[in-house]
Order: sequence, then structure tokens, then C-alpha cells
Amino acid sequence: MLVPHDPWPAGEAEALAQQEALRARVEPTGPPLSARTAAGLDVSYEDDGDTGRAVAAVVVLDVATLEVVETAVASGPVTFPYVPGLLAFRELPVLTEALERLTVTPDVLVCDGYGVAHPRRFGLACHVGVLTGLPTFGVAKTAFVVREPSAPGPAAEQTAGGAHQEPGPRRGDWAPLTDGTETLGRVLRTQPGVKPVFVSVGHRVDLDTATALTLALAPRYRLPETTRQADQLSRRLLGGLDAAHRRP
DNA sequence: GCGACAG
DNA sequence: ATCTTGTCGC
Repeated sequence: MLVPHDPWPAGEAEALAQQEALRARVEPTGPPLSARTAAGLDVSYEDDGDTGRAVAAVVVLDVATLEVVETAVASGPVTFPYVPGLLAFRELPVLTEALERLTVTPDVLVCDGYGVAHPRRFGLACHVGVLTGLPTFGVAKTAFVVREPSAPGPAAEQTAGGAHQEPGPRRGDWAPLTDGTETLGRVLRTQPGVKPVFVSVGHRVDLDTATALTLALAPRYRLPETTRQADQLSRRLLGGLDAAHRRP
């Protein structure tokens, strides 16, 4: 599939400008989606994560059976440091290469990180959505957070783009991720008694659909099968690169 | 002003 | 993200 994009920014200022420009093209909702296939995206890093190489993996699964439909990978040098709020500029260069090697077009892309629940409402999932034009949403493993030690009342957390409380203990229970009156996403329990995940919309899909899909893709583990598969594939390839590199 | 900050 | 052993449980 084609993933047209502007030249990747070299520095933070440039990245912020590009992010602001692209933000105008996000569609943070969409019609109810009945996805037959869903793709998981992930990137693994070598060494300290700044001087080594990055390996991206995309795994397309059949939503009903969770069987692999197709996979694609790509690797390249790390070109941007990790900066909270600018994760996309670190992961997209190699991620888009992998996406372009896909011969099928997934019905939805599941990103490893946040969508609109972002300091400037334009997380990785939004960025991927705008570039591909496909429905996307993000499932993050940890809060994009700022803890408020002195916060009164129940242990609530202030997120870079929202606050939330603990969801119920059952699978499917959730608590809204909010910022004032706007809902930015959900803290969703995918497995009973297990730490919840953070779901937020990226592009052209609604929050209910993103929530339902996340649950459908995580029947057995905390993270969606799409994310697990992409994570494992990128790690295996990284290991392979290491072995080849140390064998001159 | 300092610090907290997806992966 | 990555560095890392054993251990408890289904």
C-alpha cells in the first residue's frame, strides 16, 4: 500500500511544525466499523535505542480467527530521538516502509501508543491514520501521565491529555480518559484483574468500535494479538540482525 | 521555576 | 524502547 508523506523532520522544531500541519487532517471519529482484518504495528530498537537500528513489523490478522493474513518488515537507522509527544517521528520512517511492503490493505490499523489522547491531540495513531487514510486507533500499555501526589479524593491520575480512575476488575470494564468535558479515550480492562490498557481513537473510527476491537483482539492476553504478533516479529528480526552483524 | 511525560 | 533470573500458575 502507498504511504505518501513529507520529508521526515530532523529536529524537534521542524517536527512540531509538521505535526501541527497534519493535525488539521485528522478525523477523530467515524462510522461503526466492521473490520474483517486488523493490522498490528510495532518497532524494536537496538542497543541504547538511539545509535543502533530500528526494526518495524506489521502483522495483518483475520479478526474472527486471529490467524495471520500477511506480515511485512523493514529496518533502518534510528533518525529521531525519543521525545514524549513526538514518538511518531521516531517510529514512522521505518514503519511506513514496512506498510508499503504490504500487498493487502487492512481494514484498520492498531498502533502501539496513543491517538488523540495526546498533549496536542495528535499521537502516533492519528499520524499513521492521516498518512495512510485508513481507520486507526492506539492501544498504549502505560499512562501518558503526570501523577498528582497531592490530588484530593480517589487516586486519580492527570494524563498529559486527560484524567481517569481505575476501571472495574472484569474484562470489558472501562473508565473514561477525560480532559475537562472532552473524552479522549478509555482505560480498558482486557483481562480480569490485570492492569488495563489505554485506548484512544486515531483516525476515522469511533471509540466504541476501537474498544470492541481491542477486546476482540485480546481474548487471552492483556494486549491485542495484533500488537503481540508485531512485537514478537520485530524482536525476532532484530535478533537476527544482531547475529548477522556479529558474524563477519 | 521545577518536575511529571506513549515507545 | 532496552538491560535481565527465577518463579508462580494455568
